[in-house]
Amino acid sequence: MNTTIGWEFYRSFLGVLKEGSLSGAARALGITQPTAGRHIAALEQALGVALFTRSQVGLMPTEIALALRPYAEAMESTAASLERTASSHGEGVRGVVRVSASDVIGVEVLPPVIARLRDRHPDLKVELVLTDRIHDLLRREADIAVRMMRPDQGQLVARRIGQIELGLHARKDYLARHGEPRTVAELASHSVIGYDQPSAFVRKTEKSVHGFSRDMFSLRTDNNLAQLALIRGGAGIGFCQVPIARRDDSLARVLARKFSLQLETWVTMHEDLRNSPRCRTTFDALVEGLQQYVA
Amino acid sequence: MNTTIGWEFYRSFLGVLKEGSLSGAARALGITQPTAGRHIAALEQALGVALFTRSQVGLMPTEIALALRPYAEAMESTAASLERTASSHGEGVRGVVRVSASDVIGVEVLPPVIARLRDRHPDLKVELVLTDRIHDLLRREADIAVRMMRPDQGQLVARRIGQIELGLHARKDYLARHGEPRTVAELASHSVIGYDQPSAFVRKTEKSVHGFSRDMFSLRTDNNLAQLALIRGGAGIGFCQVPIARRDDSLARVLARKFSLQLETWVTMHEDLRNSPRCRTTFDALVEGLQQYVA
DNA sequence: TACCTGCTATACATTTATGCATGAACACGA
DNA sequence: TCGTGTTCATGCATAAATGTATAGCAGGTA
Repeated sequence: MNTTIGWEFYRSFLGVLKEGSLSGAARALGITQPTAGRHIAALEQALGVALFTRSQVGLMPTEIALALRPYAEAMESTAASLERTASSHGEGVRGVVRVSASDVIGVEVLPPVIARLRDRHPDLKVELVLTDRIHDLLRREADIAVRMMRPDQGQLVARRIGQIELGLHARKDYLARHGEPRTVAELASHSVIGYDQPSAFVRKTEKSVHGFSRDMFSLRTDNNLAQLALIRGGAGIGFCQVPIARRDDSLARVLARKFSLQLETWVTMHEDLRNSPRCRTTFDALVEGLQQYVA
Repeated sequence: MNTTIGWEFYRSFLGVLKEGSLSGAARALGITQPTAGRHIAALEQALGVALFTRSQVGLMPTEIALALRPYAEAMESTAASLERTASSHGEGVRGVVRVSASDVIGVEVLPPVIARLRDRHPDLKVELVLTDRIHDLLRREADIAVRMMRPDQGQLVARRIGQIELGLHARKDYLARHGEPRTVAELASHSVIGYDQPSAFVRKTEKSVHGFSRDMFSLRTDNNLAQLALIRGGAGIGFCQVPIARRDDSLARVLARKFSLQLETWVTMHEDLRNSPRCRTTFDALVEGLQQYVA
């Protein structure tokens, strides 16, 4: 049961998976290429499986290596999480807290919230992970997450913020030049900014708004920040969060009655962290800041 | 962000926490005491916190060390889980699968199920973890768990087996000697086998059965197997699973109408393991075996 | 073709970590 | 009170892991 495989090997293994080569992993991990190679060789022997097929251009992971990757990643996030916990030792709110949020929230909403938080607690360091992927709190990839859906898992402390409304917007001068669409059908003659890959969002909208389809998008990107920037740049009509648009006088809402989607917003945290001052304080600050944003 | 703390140190750290001393950890890990000491010293310096207070009788963990322990344990179970996954590589059902269950189920019900499973798949090794503690599948402490409650967490493959009935039983010769109780009140003059620490089970029973209280227990143990053994040994009247008692002609049920508790039984597995032959096969075998047991 | 840049693999020197032996401090029991 | 069995800490020799340097191969580019 108590095997003797060094945990260091798993680090190198993960490094090679991430970088695609022994040399790259060595650079990333601060070791040398022969050492990385030896680690992989030792791990392969210990596990009794071939993890990579070697070539002169790098190392190709085998099927097994890909299957093992999530475990190595879990170990990595756990180690990082351990270090964050250790960093918070001492009086008051201090250490490193890791917050996950969508890119739009992270760029448009959180900065002042975090600034105020850091103002009050200078010893607190904040790591911001901006991704739409549901960062699994249970796997310790982040301490706190701002999510656009109700958390379905137990073991989480969750606070509902409310609903953020999503609507179609455009620059006023764009509308002045191209006219303002009064019906869904009229959208077809406009530059509509939307998603590239068909997403859950698109499917939901297609169901709720009659006459709407993905084909209407003439400017397509999956990057929400780029969509927002395109709207602000006057490139066309696109979706953005209503509270964000309201802050900008040059933006106007379009077809408000037809297009209105509500995003359930939650702040979540692993319940183990409830008694950690750094996480508790950050959690409360995020809840407060987001509530103000929604209101 | 990419820190440079060696993962090996966390192993030694966990070893010292488990064993309570450098020497003990060294023995357990197959290293020497000076090495273990150096690992702890290096880790303390790297984290910048004191993990243990040294003494000649061993090392006392500090508060921080205790807070960090769950993380180290998570890394350990993840590493073990990785090795199990690697062990299953190859054709057919092979490798190591780790099953968690309560001690009673593990001792009374699973052996023939596992025997049949291993008969069909000789390359499959089975680790049986018998504990009442909810082994967290999400933390990879086991691959598959037999639980007596509905799983509340997502990300799990769960199959409901049905309800296992729990009732009062005693040996027939005990009842012949002491008489069979006809009412709850009459139990007071009997040797009732029950729990030492007040458990959720007791509270539930006290609510559902009028006149019942923990004070009635004159033989107390928290070990379910010991309770079962006491019943079989004719020491008194106690709770056990009805299907188990039915297999034994010398046992009789007591106050069947008054005392009947249903245990929701589920077999659960992490959804990532659904496509792993060793886990899938074991899961199916457990479901089948338990369904037969319940029926 | 020749050259550059990336990669892996190997041979050898060196640093690093480990093990061994020992000493000192404490707890427990005769 | 004195031995016995723990423990942790330290100095030193050794083994083990690492780094350095180099060779060899593949792919792209002038």
